[in-house]
Amino acid sequence: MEDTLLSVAEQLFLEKGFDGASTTEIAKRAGCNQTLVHYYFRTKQNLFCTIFEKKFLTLYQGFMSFGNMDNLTFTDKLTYLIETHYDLISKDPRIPLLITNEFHRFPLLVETLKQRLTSKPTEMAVAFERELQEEIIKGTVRPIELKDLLISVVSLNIALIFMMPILETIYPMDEIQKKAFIAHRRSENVDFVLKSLRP
Amino acid sequence: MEDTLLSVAEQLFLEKGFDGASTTEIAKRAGCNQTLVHYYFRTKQNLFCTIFEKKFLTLYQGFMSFGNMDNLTFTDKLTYLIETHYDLISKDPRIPLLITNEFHRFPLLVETLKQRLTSKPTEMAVAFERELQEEIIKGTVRPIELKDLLISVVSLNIALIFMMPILETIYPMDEIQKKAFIAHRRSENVDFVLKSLRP
Amino acid sequence: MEDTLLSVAEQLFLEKGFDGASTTEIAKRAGCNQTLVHYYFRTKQNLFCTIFEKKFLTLYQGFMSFGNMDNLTFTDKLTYLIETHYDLISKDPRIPLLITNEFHRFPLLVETLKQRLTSKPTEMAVAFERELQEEIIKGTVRPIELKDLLISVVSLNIALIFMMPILETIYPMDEIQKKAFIAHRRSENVDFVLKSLRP
Amino acid sequence: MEDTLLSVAEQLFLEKGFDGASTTEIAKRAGCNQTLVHYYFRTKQNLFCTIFEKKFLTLYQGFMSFGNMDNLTFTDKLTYLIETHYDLISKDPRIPLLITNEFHRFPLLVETLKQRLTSKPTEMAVAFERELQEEIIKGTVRPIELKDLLISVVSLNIALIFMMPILETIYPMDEIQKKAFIAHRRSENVDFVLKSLRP
DNA sequence: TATGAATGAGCCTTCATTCAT
DNA sequence: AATGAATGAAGGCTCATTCAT
Repeated sequence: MEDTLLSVAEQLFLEKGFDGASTTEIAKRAGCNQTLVHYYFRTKQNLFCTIFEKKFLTLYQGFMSFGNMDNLTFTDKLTYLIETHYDLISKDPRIPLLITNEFHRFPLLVETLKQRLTSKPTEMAVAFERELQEEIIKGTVRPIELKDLLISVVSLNIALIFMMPILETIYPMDEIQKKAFIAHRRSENVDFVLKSLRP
Repeated sequence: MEDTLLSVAEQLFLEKGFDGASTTEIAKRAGCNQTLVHYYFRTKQNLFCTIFEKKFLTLYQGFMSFGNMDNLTFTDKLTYLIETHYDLISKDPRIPLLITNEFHRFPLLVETLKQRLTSKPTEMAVAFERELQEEIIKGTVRPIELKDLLISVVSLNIALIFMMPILETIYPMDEIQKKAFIAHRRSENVDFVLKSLRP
Repeated sequence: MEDTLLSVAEQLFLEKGFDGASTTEIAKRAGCNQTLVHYYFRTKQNLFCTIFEKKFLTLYQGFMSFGNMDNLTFTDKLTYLIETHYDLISKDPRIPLLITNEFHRFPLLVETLKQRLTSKPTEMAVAFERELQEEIIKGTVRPIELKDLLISVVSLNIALIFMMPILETIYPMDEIQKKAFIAHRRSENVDFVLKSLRP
Repeated sequence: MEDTLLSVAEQLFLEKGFDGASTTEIAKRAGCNQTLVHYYFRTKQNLFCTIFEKKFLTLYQGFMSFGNMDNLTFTDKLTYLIETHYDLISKDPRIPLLITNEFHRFPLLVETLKQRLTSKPTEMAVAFERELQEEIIKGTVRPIELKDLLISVVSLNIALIFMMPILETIYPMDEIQKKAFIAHRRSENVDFVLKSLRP
């Protein structure tokens, strides 16, 4: 039942955010007594943080796991990285949306996450950075900071899900068109980045 | 007092969103009786929509007002456009955040906005599109759809404000560093786009 | 405008009763500022009492105006009386309904009405009473108190409008059937009373 | 406490109707927190309907349970029926008043009741109808439709409670006089009906 | 582990009313 | 005669939370 509650709560928080979701509805959807939510998680905030932390770390690790296929060219690696990020976000856009919206809410949670994050520059990131420098030195890639590159990549990928509802209003699309558009932007982003990195 | 309420409500909605802001607090901050909120705006939703619509249109028009300085080169025009957008967003990042989060909430409002939007491809957009095509034909810019270009520009600009709280957690910054970082990303985005458009 | 308010208020009170009607809606329907209601009538209760008193007295006088056609037989007079009462009630059943429901509400109003009522046994009532006694003595009508006769008559007539909504639920009727039913009950009541008065 | 609330609510609804009764006052009288009312019944309307339905059906069944004493004459049966109805109404006149006033309010409730009602012409009603026909054929009762007879009976009985407050204003009575009057009208109604049914 | 009872705080909203203009 | 501004009271309802069982 604890797991049922967790997954039900996750869905509800993704649907309606922290304010919009109520323990009452969580319990109703889980088919149990309302107080059980508090029995397991003590407070709504607690329940939320549990879920938020999990989701955040999953996403963050997904972002930080740079393709480890060693026999690829740098270009292919970068392509793979962009596409992986894009797919990660597209899979359930509500997750990055929730993170973005509620991140600031519980300073304590932020503190907790901070410690988990800063301690992990990760081996792969270091490797990727080194490769980037090599390419720059070789002259196959224009000079650019890894950090800036990553921010640009993530920006291009993630911004779409924020703008999607508005884009749909301006350019109404049916489901098929929407899927096509999302696929198009995926390759467009790859292209845009690669073109920008030309020396 | 109606104006006071409007501006107080605007601030509160920006701070806490629709759910988080209460008419009670709006009234308290405006220093008046709570019912006055309803006297002027009848419902919270009404008040919200009024504010939202104004903010949305201001931002949208800001986005759509492509620099009209005719004697600039295309590159300068694009630069100016990117920087203008960036500044527009940075001025109060909570506005695009609010729009993104609450856009879906009131279908009626969306409908209203839809009609205002679709009717406005605007002269300047057309002019800009034409210039882009000319540059492509001249060979000074690689082939790209205007729509894709704009989405990429907006993505690069807007994503930063969504990611900022998280970035600040990963790389703690004081106010000065933050300002510097924001300024840096401004020029970085311009650079990133211009580099990508090279033929 | 005062008259407009009065008639609008009358309709609304008839529709929704004292509690259900609001000065706000009265003003809205009358197309004027809400405070005007209070400007003219000071309080909602005041407005209500004004209307109630008028309606009550009109109805009461309608009930008390026994047919004055002198050249009719007693039977015809009674028939005419019953039918007149029935029509009076049927014309706008909401009036007796309102009176019944709200009569107890404002003791002061009751007091006022009391004084107006008790002072009016009325000439015609006396005449009718005398005629009844004559008929009883003649042996053409069975012995009965006038008061009881009147209560029975009024009961038969008035109860229908109270029961109508429930009857319509038990025996669904369209508009035509309803009218026919009401007409049928009219003659049925006359018949029922006359039959009961046989010596 | 749920039962306490139910009975307190019942009293309050009878006293003040749906609009006039507030959950706050119900709770206060029951000596509990106001939210408890909503905890048990979710909405005021819900609570009201629960009570209304019960009261309505009790009354309706009371009305429909025609005396089943087989060894009585038709006259005695009818007398018994009239007196039973009269007593049923007099016991708590506020019940039929409430039903009359609020019956129309909640269409859903009406629908529910409808289904319960129409399916119940009831054995006894059929038996009574048959007996009436037999009496008519025998010539001991004048021709009359059962439906009309019943409506007249109910009218005579029920109208009194609607008119009582007004009658009391016209003819002030103390408690004893009032009781006497009510008893008098009971036998008067029996008499009035029986006299009317003479062949 | 699970539940029913109960509560205080708060929310949005409507209402009748008053006051100054 | 008429209006806009403002208010206190109250209403129905939801919520997160606690407690006893």
